[in-house]
Amino acid sequence: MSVTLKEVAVRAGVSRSAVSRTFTEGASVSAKTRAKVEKAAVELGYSPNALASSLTTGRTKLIGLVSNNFHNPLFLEVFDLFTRGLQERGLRPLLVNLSAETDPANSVRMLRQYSVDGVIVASSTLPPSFAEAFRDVGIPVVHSFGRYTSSPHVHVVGIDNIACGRMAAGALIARGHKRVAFLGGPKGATSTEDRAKGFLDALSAHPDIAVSISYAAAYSFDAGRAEMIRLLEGTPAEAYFGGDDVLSIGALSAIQDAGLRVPEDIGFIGLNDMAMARWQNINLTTIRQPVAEIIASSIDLVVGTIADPDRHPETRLFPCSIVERGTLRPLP
Amino acid sequence: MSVTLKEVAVRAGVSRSAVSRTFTEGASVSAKTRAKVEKAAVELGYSPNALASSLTTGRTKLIGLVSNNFHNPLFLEVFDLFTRGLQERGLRPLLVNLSAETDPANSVRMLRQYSVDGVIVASSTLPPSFAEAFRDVGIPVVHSFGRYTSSPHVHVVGIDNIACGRMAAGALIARGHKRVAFLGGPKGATSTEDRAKGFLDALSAHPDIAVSISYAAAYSFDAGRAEMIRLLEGTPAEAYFGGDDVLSIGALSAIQDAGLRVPEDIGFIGLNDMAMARWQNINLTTIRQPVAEIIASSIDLVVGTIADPDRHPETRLFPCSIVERGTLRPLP
DNA sequence: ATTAAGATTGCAACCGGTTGCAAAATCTGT
DNA sequence: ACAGATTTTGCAACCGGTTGCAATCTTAAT
Repeated sequence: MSVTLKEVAVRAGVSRSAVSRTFTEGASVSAKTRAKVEKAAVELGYSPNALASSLTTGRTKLIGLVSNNFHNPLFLEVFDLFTRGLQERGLRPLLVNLSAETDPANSVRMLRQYSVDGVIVASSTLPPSFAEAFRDVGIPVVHSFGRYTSSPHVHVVGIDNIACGRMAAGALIARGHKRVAFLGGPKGATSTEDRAKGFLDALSAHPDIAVSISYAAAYSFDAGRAEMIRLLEGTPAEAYFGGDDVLSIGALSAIQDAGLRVPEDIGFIGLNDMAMARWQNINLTTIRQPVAEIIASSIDLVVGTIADPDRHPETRLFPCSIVERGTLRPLP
Repeated sequence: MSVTLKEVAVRAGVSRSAVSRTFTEGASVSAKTRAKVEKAAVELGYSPNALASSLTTGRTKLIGLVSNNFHNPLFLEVFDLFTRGLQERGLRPLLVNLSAETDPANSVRMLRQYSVDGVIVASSTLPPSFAEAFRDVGIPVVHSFGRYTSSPHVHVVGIDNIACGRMAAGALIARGHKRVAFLGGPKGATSTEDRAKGFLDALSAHPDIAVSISYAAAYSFDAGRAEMIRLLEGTPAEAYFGGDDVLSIGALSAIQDAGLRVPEDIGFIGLNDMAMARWQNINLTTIRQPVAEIIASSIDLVVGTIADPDRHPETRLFPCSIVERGTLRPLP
């Protein structure tokens, strides 16, 4: 079927080692031998079998990219950046889609069978224990978009969700709103818990401001819309912090359908700054998450840990910033 | 580092072959031996090395998933369905992001080095020659979302873009519009060419209807918006067929900003039926592309071709349907 | 020309599995 | 209990590479 090293060796009239060495960075081969081998290789259309070599070198250059966020538009950007970033370093992403029904233990086993050099878990909704399962079997792992912990067992790269919650609260306070609310994502998600915490925390210094909290069933348009419809049956707050952009956009659609104006009647601030937030017919004021930096940093960490497996787990949090658009009234 | 077959063999007091056989479907092992081996395996935490076994079996269960559509929201659904579908069959997607700067030949070489069992090229903008490059080196390949050809060199699965163009034209004609237009994607894309062809084709039977065509720079919000802004400087058509949903949404934003009403002043029909089209604050009338069927069929084809490499290339086109929403006035 | 140092080469063993084959063990029927 | 059929088992070679080591070849210096 495909051309092997041995065939090239025969054709070039050299040993198999010589062929192997011409294709190995920094190995000792004379110019003459190299020329012969390269000639034979192109004539035969040879290209070395990466998997076979991984057997002896112990490196596959395969990186498991595990996620359960295949419905969040932000993750299209995330996949784009991860695949590009990994490719630039000569690494190959082996994608694992962790849907609700798949057994996490299964994905650990599978990635072990394929001897991935490292794993990147890209999810804000998976528990820390998931990423730790990889570390437990000796695979370097980074949890991207994960939760900060003071004594991490694995590398975590992401944003400070508590600080984001505070930042959102600050934006609403600065605008003089007296009844504010957090419309969170699913109750169990660590990201939502932390954002709620920071939000309440900042508002605890303002007893004159009424705060309420509710949770959507998921980080999704429909869930955000449904929860907002429910909220509109009562007395809605003056301004909301939405747990995520897509959820916020869903909520906004409900507000518009109710005939209310944004930001005049109800203000809204989202989180993520995904591509659609910028669309002029959405125009969502939101908190930008520095996705590119998070991803570059995650790749750095996983590569670094592959090089030095005993490297101490570290947490890297990136600062977020408010992107002013049209769903929050201007600062006074 | 990791536990090998040999260690399990020693611990279980059997030969290496015996261990190999207990982990191979349908191999001959006695219940007694199997029990001993399985016991030793769990005690040691053994899991077989898929890459090593691929060396002899010639199957890696790796499938290259190549795409250059990392900015099209539809492709989040595409990646979700592909990864899930492949996983269900015990296959692993090796993702390749073909951005503008990467050399296509490079990705062929790379996937060959990793001995992928097959390749799925998921793109409506790549030329047929790209997928053919895989077939040329003997790798089973399917071009998903590719263009129909009467004598295909590789499997093609997708929609009949010409028929879609006709369908869009039909929808506009049925509504009695007398000045219609196609706002296409990038001029070079085969999908846009075909959609334009079908559109013009259907309208050629209606000499009383004025038709015009223009092209956006890309299948993107910004490109659609920019082109629509340009069109609004002149006399716009009464109704548009947008080359794609995200482009259409961009165009709609320009129409709204110009103070025109949709569908009263300008009607719009998109193509794809991506998640956002359904959002109530977008509510785009569009032509639905049966993504799930296309993907299931693509996986079937690649699996089938792996089993029978001499299988004749075939083209599978799936019918599209109009999804009525709010951007086209009701039928009279 | 001689020699020591350095570069290049091939041998052979190994990476972690699979598999054809023949020997050994087990089962069947009588 | 025995012959014949069937199943199970281990040996050894192989998949496509890499690499330590010793032998050979170059090169530079004397």
